[in-house]
Amino acid sequence: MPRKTDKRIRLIEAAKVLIHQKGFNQTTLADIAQEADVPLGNVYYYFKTKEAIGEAVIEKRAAEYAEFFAKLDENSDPKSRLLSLLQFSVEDLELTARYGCPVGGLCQELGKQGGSLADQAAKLLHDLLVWSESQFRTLGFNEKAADFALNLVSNIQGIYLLTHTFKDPKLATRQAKLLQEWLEKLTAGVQRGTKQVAAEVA
Amino acid sequence: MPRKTDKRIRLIEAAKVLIHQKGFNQTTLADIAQEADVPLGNVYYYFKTKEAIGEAVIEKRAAEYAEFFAKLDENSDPKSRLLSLLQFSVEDLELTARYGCPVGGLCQELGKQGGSLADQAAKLLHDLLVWSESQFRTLGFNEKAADFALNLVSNIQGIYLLTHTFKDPKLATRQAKLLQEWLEKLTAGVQRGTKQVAAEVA
DNA sequence: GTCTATATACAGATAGAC
DNA sequence: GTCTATCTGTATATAGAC
Repeated sequence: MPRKTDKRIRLIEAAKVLIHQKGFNQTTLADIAQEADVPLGNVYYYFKTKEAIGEAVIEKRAAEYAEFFAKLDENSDPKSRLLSLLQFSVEDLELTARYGCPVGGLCQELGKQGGSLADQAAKLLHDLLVWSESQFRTLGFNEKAADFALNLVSNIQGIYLLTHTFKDPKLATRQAKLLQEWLEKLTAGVQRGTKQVAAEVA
Repeated sequence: MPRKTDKRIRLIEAAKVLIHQKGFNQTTLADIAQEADVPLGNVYYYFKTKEAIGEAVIEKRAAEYAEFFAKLDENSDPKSRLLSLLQFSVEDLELTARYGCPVGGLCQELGKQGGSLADQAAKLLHDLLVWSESQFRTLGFNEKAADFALNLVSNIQGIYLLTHTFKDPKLATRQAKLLQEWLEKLTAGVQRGTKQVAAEVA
């Protein structure tokens, strides 16, 4: 195993954390180099530009998302998968209160500047939308599945923003309760599995 | 009327627009000076630091919010006030799709850096929360008013973020429809005005 | 009050020794 | 492959003429 990947990985991990904490534009290559314990000039051996580091970080986030979805998919039914999505861990909420959602923050910041980095960040949220919609479809919702997914993801991103703005993790837990109730009501009649029931409830 | 305030006002307006478009950190004093048609060096006669400009911009946003609330308050009942809040104009949605929510963007960006600017930006969202909660209270909801307000504001901020991320104003109109239905259901029994009914529905 | 010129700091990026 | 020294651009902020 060459050392090459070792430093590269350290740089990506350092960049991932720092970009979450300070934002992409406010994170300097010097910051990243220091955090990764790599000399500044050496960074350019692994990444041609700062944007290339951003790209690698987003790819890392995408991989982590995929892993996360895989874990959610271990739940036997779509309803418990969606409910698991809403089970925010305490550590995550602490991080969110301090620095906001890593993905939402990127989309917000990079969306203003355009370019391919913005598109790659948007893809992360898109994946979450697609995953959610797929759950609602499996539950039997057809036309409404996309709207429900939009509602869910929008809600999660919104509450992350408020949690960050007011530095209060409890806001997220409060709102998660409302969302859980919403899911319960939606799926109340669906448990028995017929698509007809789902269509009725919707 | 002294010219003094004239240039000052132009600088604030230019900064307000540019900060919305590019974010606070990515907006340079040179940008602002050019947009306001004021020589760079002259900016410092009106504002001691860049942060001072940010402060003035947030104050301007606060004033506009207050004006907006006043307009919403012209509606005779809280339900139509809340529904009016959800009537996004086409121009606003175009702007949101391009640059995101001006207030949410500031909270996201400045929240990471801390300091008094972040607090002042957070105050804007706080005002919206307070106004919304007051509407729900007037509708007769007591314990639930804060949760409903949180849900509403969180939803709006979330859908703004997605609208921006995917550059699609229709996402906001779609989600607004869901929110309208939610409000309709909540207030369905309240029209006749008794607080008892509201408590029941909740 | 107004504006030009500039100080100062630091960012991203490169050259080239080792 | 690795690291030091540095180039170049540009940001905030200031000095000082007018």
